[in-house]
Amino acid sequence: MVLGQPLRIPCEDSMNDVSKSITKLNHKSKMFVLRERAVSLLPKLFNAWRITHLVFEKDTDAYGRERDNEVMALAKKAGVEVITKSGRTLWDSDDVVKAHGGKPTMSISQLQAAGAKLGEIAAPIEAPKSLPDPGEMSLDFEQTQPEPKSDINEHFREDREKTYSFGIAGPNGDFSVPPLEELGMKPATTPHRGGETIALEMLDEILADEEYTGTFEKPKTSPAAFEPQSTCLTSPYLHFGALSCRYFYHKADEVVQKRRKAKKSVSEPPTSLTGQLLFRDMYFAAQAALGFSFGQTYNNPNCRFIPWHLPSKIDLNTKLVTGDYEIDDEEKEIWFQRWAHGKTGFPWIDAIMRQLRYEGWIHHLARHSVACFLTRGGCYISWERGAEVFEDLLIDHEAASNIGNWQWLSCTAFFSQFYRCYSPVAFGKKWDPDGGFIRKFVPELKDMDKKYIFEPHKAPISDQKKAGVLIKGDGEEAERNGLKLYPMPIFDFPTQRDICLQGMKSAYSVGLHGNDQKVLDGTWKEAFDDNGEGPTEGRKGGPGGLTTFEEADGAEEASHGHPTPKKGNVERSSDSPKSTRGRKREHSQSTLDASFKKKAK
DNA sequence: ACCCAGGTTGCCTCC
DNA sequence: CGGAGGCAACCTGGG
Ligand SMILES: Cc1cc2nc3c(=O)[nH]c(=O)nc-3n(C[C@H](O)[C@H](O)[C@H](O)COP(=O)(O)OP(=O)(O)OC[C@H]3O[C@@H](n4cnc5c(N)ncnc54)[C@H](O)[C@@H]3O)c2cc1C
Repeated sequence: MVLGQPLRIPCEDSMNDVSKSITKLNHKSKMFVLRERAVSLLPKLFNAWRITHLVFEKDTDAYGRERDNEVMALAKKAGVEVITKSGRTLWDSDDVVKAHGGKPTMSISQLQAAGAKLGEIAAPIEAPKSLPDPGEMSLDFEQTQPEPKSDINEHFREDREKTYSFGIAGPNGDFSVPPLEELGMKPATTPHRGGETIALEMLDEILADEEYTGTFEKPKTSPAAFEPQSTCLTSPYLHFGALSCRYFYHKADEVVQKRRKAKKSVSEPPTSLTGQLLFRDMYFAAQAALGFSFGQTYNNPNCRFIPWHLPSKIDLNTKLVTGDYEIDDEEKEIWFQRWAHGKTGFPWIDAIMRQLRYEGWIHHLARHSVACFLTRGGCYISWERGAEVFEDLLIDHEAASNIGNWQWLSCTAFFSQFYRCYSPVAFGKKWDPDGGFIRKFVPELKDMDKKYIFEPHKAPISDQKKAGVLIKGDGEEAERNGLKLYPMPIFDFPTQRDICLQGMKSAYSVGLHGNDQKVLDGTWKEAFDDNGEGPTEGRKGGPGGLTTFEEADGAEEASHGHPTPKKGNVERSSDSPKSTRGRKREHSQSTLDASFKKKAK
């Protein structure tokens, strides 16, 4: 294998597990990991190892497609035959798009209709029963070093050059799976472990509970449940390829059919388990249809234009986001940072964001709560900022699902009922009436009376002291005079919800999309009331929601990128979701590939 | 053209 | 405490 995968614990586990499975079939073999970017390494390898065939799984992520096209061209040049397999989704996403008239699938019924045209979902391919010997692996060529300063995962790496310092075959010269430390990643805090063995065990346990599997209704599962969670937690395994979605689908469907025959109750898509996998395919197909533009507002025909705060900067040459954003209002940057670090002063939101940061997985409805809160139902900050934080923190990060769901929650695509707005108080109370989830992830509040735990700033000082905590400040200070501190809320929610609702209403009536001329040329501002929510003042703005065209192309240096460069009082810590230059929204995180600057075309 | 039902997962008040 | 209906009102698809 050529190293180019996200590098969290579940990834390392997945690689070790697959390596063991290979060795079981042939004791001379294992997973051989080469420390270099595919595009620079493979041409050298084709030669040195006299390679005749290259086999890999098709990837419809825009970034993956670009890389794979490059690799295929190099293989062709070297006379190497390429074989690709499509098994990441239920149906091949390009086939789904074709069956849907070349358009992105925007609802489950559209996906189902396209799927019906394509026929049965293929059965998963059996694991091999034997494997050939690995052959000779000479290293008679130079390792190409990464260019400095382009690693999107910089803030998770302690020593980003380390990976390469041991040479292509790693520290022991044996091509073994690199542990996180070799890659310079900080030790992982997640309790979730990866690998096919665990994935199959987990799935077996789920399937053995036929009532759970057969009557699963997603909206009825609790976002506050932990150890164990209320849903399958299969998403990281599906992402890393440790579990086949087709295997999962057919196995779950078998249980449903069996219950049907026995006249027992069953659930139906979209709420059923198989329905969940259909959503996954829907987002993959939408992404396959739109490519890079799927991951951003600008130039995306499918994404509604809303004048969000903290809009993405645009490279006008490539029409892609640069990875940096404009701070149109310093207060919104502070809200964003406090959201990202679980210090909003809304315990339900903070508990979720801290579970995300610490464990890397949160329940679907928890994702709804915090995504709605950041965008249309609280801060009115661009969904693209939220998607970037999720990309950094999720162990199940999947570009198509992450982007698509952020659009759903922000009512920019897939979903439009913006008047259905989650409350950070009421929604939490519904699922966690005693506050157990909050006590677990916001331990400052663990002794707070349940009467106040969702709005602790409303607790009388005497109750706060009884619980050993003072509600005060902005979350920077953790303790004072032996009492823990928990921040005041960043804003009054009912007020902010109304502001957002008004903003959404007017943005919907303006009715612009990411590829409309007005969004491309900045005249979108004319269509918005100066006093409306978001950076709407004036008649001429920048591309895609920026306030100005100046410095919009992302090629310049970082320090003077903001039109209002007042210093905020939120320090960007090393693991803050700081933005990075020259990065496309849609590619898998933490890849070694990404640590090389792409050649200018 | 128009109406109407449906859309995985809202909140609040009233009975 | 649980369910129904109001709230204000989005879009798509079918008839
Ligand atoms: C803002 C936001 C961001 C998200 N980002 C991601 C992401 O980066 N990666 C990701 O896999 N999912 C993402 N999701 C979708 C969903 O929340 C997770 O897939 C789900 O919570 C994973 O938990 P599970 O495996 O227990 O799901 P289950 O409910 O057990 O579902 C089974 C499988 O179906 C798939 N699935 C379920 N719901 C969705 C969905 N809405 N969209 C796509 N696939 C789904 C997952 O692969 C999941 O493992 C996001 C949702 C939101 C609202």
